[in-house]
Amino acid sequence: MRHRRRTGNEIKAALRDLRIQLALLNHQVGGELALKDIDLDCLDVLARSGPLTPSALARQAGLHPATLTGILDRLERAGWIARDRAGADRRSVTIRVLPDRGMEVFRLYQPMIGAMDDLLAGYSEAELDLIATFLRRSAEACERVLGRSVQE
Amino acid sequence: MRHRRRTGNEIKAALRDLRIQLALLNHQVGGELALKDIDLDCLDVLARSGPLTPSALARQAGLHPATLTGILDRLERAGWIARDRAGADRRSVTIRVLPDRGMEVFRLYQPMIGAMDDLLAGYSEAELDLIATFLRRSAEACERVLGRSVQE
DNA sequence: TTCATATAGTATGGAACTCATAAGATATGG
DNA sequence: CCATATCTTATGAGTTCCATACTATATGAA
Repeated sequence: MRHRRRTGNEIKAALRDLRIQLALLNHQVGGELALKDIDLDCLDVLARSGPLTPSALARQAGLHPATLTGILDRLERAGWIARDRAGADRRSVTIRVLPDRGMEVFRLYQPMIGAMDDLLAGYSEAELDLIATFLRRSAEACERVLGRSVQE
Repeated sequence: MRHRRRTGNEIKAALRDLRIQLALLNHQVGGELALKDIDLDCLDVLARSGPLTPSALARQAGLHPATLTGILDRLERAGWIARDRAGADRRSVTIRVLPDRGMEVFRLYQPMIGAMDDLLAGYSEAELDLIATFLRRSAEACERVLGRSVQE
């Protein structure tokens, strides 16, 4: 059981380390695009969770609504997103990522994607499934923890 | 082979997601400690990579040296770190995390640590080893990618 | 309907932050 | 001994974040 515990702690330490490394990668990519870290984060969320309203994005990113206005202003000015006012509720705005520049980001992440592909090539399909499931569950666990303590 | 590729992409997507969730967790913990995200990051690096000079920390965190002065001022004022001027080179300063408050941080991360323990309890020792190795390798891959493109 | 209240997004102003530059202090090499 | 390099920090300009207030729209009750 001692080995179990030790490996568990190693996993948590590795996660902390990985988080920092990925944050640095983002910082660097953001630098090349002249984007703040937070701006790139928002863009990432928007790219994956589809079009969102500013309020929804603010909740997901843990930001003040007024802060988001500034972020969206920057992203809009630089041509990354568009504000659509076409919904039923005319107060609301939906933020949409413009498709053109998606490739630009992809290109900058390419070295890391390639490195991951090399790494993954050494695993069997069963092992890949195990890893994918673990990562998904970890993210969900984190989300649950966040959700729980936000409600207090 | 199609399944391989798909699982690989799921792993990368899950990593992106996990990064954001962990960043949010950090943001929240930092909020309770009245610390900026970046300050907590620096504290994390210091806690793990031992005492460092400001220059070394700036390199590891991808920050401007002058920016670090401000960060260290905040951390010192709030009693998180100490600046030691005892080294052989009297220009240099080594930053040391004060031990007292380590527990305070640990307590705030406890919900997430507990959630991870629950998650890990469902895996065999062999599986845990596999996961730990994968995470370590991923962090190393990221580090390599960063190191490479910094040199350009 | 009409009015009160709630919600979505944004403008404004103050405080704080980041960063480039420069300065001060110390080390190193010729 | 002097020139140069390195480590850290002070300074100032420009920017950002956020609390508050405001406009516009929606919702619900009388």
